[in-house]
Amino acid sequence: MGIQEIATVTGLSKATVSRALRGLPSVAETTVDHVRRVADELGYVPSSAAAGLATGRQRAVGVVVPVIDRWFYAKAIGGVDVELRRAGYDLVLYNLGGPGGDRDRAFRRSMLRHRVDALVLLSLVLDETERSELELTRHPMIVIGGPAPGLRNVGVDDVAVAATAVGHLLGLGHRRIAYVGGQDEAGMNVAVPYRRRDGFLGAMAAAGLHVPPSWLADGRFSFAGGVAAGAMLLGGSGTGSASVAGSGSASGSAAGCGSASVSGRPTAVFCASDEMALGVLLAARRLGLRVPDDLSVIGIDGHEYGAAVGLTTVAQDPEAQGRVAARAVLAEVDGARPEAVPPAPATLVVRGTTGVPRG
Amino acid sequence: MGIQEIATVTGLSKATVSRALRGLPSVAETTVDHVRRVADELGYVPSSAAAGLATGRQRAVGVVVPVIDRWFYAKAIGGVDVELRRAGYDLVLYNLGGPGGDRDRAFRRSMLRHRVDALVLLSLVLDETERSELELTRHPMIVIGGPAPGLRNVGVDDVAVAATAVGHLLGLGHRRIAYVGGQDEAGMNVAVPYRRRDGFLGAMAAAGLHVPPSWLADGRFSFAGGVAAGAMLLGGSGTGSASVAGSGSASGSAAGCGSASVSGRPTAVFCASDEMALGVLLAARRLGLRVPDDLSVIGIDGHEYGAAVGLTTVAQDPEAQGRVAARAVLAEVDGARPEAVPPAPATLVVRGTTGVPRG
DNA sequence: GTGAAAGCGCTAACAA
DNA sequence: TTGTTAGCGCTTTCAC
Repeated sequence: MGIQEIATVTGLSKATVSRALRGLPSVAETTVDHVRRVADELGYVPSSAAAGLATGRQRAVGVVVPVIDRWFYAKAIGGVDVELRRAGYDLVLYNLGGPGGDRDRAFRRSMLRHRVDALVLLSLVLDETERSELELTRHPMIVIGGPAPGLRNVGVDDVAVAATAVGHLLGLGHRRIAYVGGQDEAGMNVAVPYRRRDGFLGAMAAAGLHVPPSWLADGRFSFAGGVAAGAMLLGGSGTGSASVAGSGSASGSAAGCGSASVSGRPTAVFCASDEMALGVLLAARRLGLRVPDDLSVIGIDGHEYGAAVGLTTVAQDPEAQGRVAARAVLAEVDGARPEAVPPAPATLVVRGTTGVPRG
Repeated sequence: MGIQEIATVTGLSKATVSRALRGLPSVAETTVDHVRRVADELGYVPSSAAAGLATGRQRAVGVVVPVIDRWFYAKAIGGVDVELRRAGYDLVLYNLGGPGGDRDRAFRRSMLRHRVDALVLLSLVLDETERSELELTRHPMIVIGGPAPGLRNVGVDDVAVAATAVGHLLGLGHRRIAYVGGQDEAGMNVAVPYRRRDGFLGAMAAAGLHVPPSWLADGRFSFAGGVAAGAMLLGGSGTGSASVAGSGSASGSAAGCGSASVSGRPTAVFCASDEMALGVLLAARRLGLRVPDDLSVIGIDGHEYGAAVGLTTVAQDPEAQGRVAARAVLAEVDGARPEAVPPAPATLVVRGTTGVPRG
């Protein structure tokens, strides 16, 4: 069952068998063939634990996610996985399980057990304790999606992305543009929503446009939240507020308030995620608004559903970001010293939900 | 850095330290306290590799998925994760990466490396080689979502689920019911689509109703596929066929063909997944059909988006299924002998997309 | 090009 | 209650 059997059968030593199996040089070709064949016949399977103990390398990297059932995270994990697999590494998934999942134990108990050689953190906001605890492991680390203090990060330039979206709308002639953002309780990097909102506000200000506070709605980065925010923004007689039954507490920061019709209805809505944009689209339809004639909607992400309904968006590629992150930590594991990663690309994809306003 | 340091510092033996750290009985309370304190001070972190080598237990279970970025899989993984975490096990993710991802290597190279103590397979169809290869590892195994030859499985009774959906439609007075199913190229257990279709056909036959072949459409278990299938089924002048640009080859089995209007338009569509149902809804809207007056739509799953748009569905709980599966393999790892798992619950959730036909 | 021997950090009998 | 002694299966000097 172990390397020893092969040694006995082939009449070689464990050392040579080990070398042959790993394809090291300085092993006769004939020997390699022989060993390989015998190993196959015996159904030999190396023990990663033993190898790990001996080398100190586990050939595995940990991926820490706030939750898994989100478009961005799932895609990014897929990307990380691809590169890991290619390099012969396994992927150990650490799911924090959203706001409720006791992070503490997860962090201490498992992640630090030398089970992995590096860590990829998805959209995580670490507190001081967590950071120092992780740093203590001396593992290469990188964050995907949103800046993290003291750590390398890969992701789009959120401010620029927001500016691109607003630029598209302005180019079409829109002046009355609302924003749907908010905090994502499920765990997205807190900085991201702020940066997108700031990008929006900045671009609007640069164009000399005013945005009434009630046009900054909270869509909680979810589809349902988008529906509610859209109803509030678009219906003078909206559902009342942007919060949805059973949704728990809404983050206060970017929440809209009061009636939305401060100066009539917006002609365009910029949503900080496609999921929210889809929700706004649904709300608009329920109100009988025609898109894009009565209302233009643009999102961020490049979600598949958006493509199917013709949603204009600023697309990013989380899978590619995952691949980049994986390559970066793997390189670091192999001794390369960490270099900053350039911002990930994001591209405007114009489809049917944006057009010139015909209010 | 290791157990040894603690031993030296405390003046105890490695054995006692090990016992204390693991909370075994027969260690003086004082000793335990002392050891724990010193371990903390030293920032001691156990090595799972060493422990694994010594015990033969890795305290990790592998989860094999066809792809991660699917509602069902993501939810199920989350469920597995919860139980694993609770038991102090890590989750190693093996992503087959869909149709393109060379499964072979993944299987051989990684999954069998003694890195995990058990395997949870999501909706997998294994060929003979794979099965025997996996069986060879003697790891406890279980499959989620769809029967697998020779393996325990947890999941809903797909035939019954389909019958429930059809029963709801029949109860409302529908007689002209179409079906959207098809094969899921991304990796869902091939048996599932067949069982749902058979459940549909069986229930229809039992009601003495005929289903023209053209009313069995292929929605490829995706949103876009559902849009296409809906267009074909509902529009005399549909998009032409149920295949979508860039979708690659459609599975032949359940594909609709020719004009759908064999005997007029169906008054209801039963979709084998919520994602497809959402697509059909979109197609219906594009054709100007009112739901549920002109058309009723029901799906299977309990997808969040469905809830937001008011989709009637037969909901299942993949997360719960994941938890059940995890508990089952963990028990087996702990020496319990495998018992068959009862079918997972599925419940009819009536919302706004189904109603009495008013054609 | 190959072998012998010494660990990697922990657990598990068996003693004491 | 605690210590001693062997390993777990592999890698890795250092010889040959």
